[in-house]
Amino acid sequence: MDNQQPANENTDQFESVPTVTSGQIPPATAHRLGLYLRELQHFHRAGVETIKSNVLGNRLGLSDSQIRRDLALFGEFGKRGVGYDVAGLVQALRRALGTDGTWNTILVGLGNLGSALIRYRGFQQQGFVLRAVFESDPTKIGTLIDGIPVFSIDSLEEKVPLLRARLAILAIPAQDAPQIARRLADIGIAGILNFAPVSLPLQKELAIVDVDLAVELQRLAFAVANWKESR
Amino acid sequence: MDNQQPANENTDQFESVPTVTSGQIPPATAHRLGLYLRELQHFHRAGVETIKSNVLGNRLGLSDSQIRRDLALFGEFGKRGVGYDVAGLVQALRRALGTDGTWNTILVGLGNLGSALIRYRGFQQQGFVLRAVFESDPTKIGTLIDGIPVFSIDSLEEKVPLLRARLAILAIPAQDAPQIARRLADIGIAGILNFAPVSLPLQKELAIVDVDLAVELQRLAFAVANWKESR
DNA sequence: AGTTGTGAAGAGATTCACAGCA
DNA sequence: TGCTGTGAATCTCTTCACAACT
Repeated sequence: MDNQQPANENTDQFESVPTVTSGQIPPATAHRLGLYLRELQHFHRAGVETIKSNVLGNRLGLSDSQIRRDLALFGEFGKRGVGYDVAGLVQALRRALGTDGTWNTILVGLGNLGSALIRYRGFQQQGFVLRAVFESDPTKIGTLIDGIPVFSIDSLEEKVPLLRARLAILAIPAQDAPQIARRLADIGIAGILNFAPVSLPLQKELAIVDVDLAVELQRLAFAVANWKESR
Repeated sequence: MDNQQPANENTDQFESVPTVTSGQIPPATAHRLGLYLRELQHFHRAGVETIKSNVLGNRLGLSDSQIRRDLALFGEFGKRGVGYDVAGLVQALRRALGTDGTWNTILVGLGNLGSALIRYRGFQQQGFVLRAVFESDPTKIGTLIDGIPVFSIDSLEEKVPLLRARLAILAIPAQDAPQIARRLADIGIAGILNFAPVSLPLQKELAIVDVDLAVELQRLAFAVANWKESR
């Protein structure tokens, strides 16, 4: 592809950032943030107050130096000779991820996967509030599922602005996905979690995270076949 | 972590590899293989015989040079001035992924997510054969769901060898996952697709691919909050 | 004319190794 | 003593740019 971004010019001429959570988090680190948060929350719930880089690293299959590099970005939660403050890190990571507040989210598609997702409580806990489901099957429209209203897919344009939803979870067949994604982009959805097994060529308009179960299984098969390492 | 691998010693003293699908595929490329295969299969089904690196790149949000670098690993499917042979690449990718044959797979957990997965036909098409489900709820044990037998979780050790299953899909609560994963490792499962929101510290014993829906949503939120790029 | 394949350059990520601090 | 924080080295990945080929 022909590149679009003009520059990488490290513009830290004056790093005016006030306190913590400094300038920029490198993509590779960003990718791991959610995992760190998850494991730290486990430790936090278990009453652990302090954690060492090599313990967290073992848990996640990462090197201790990598953990230190990453966590050093968040300021001063580490104490030499002791470890990192779990509670402080949990808070800092949520802030860095942008999940210290809440995100209004919609689900599109109420098939097998959509139905499972609507009942999954894992995200509510992390600040994602499922506001509505959109579906084309008329027998489901107008009902409430687990307290979440099911609207017609035709009412996307009407309802989404009212719900102030910024994220959408797409759990529909591949053939319908590009068209629906297009509509979501047009009404101001800022990010799509895409379960449809097709690539949505909208990377320039909004954020997309793809989760394709078949692709994940293929990655697993490859890792097994080339037994060496996985991640 | 203290490193385990002794070396990277490029041992290509004599690269005895016979024909195509040469020595080693770099991890970053390996990660993309499933996506390439998926998109190429779409094109293949649509009757497209030849595809150019920039078309595939646009579709996937990758640069044309990256596509070329990656595909060049698989031999001579590209023709200058023309593009790549879709059918040939599909075959080569399936072979490289190790999904040109079939993989016997089991599902552990028949909650919301497990129930959705059992009905998902996406993997069967890619060579993953779901042989059985294991579950602890006695009201479900002994039934058939979508033609797949549901066994007691207690019979894992007995049944898995008979089924010759090498892959397991883990869709159970976080609290149970480490213990079940341990048992799967002990009975020779070679890879786990882990949906439980917890890290399984077995990276050294088998291949693990984690899919944590909350973590994926967090990645999405981060990408939106730091609007720049996603992957 | 048009697109691949690939050296070389550039950017980014990880690990090493140890100084610095509690 | 023990662990973090971090320069420097290393390794890996991506992009550039153009020769090679159809």
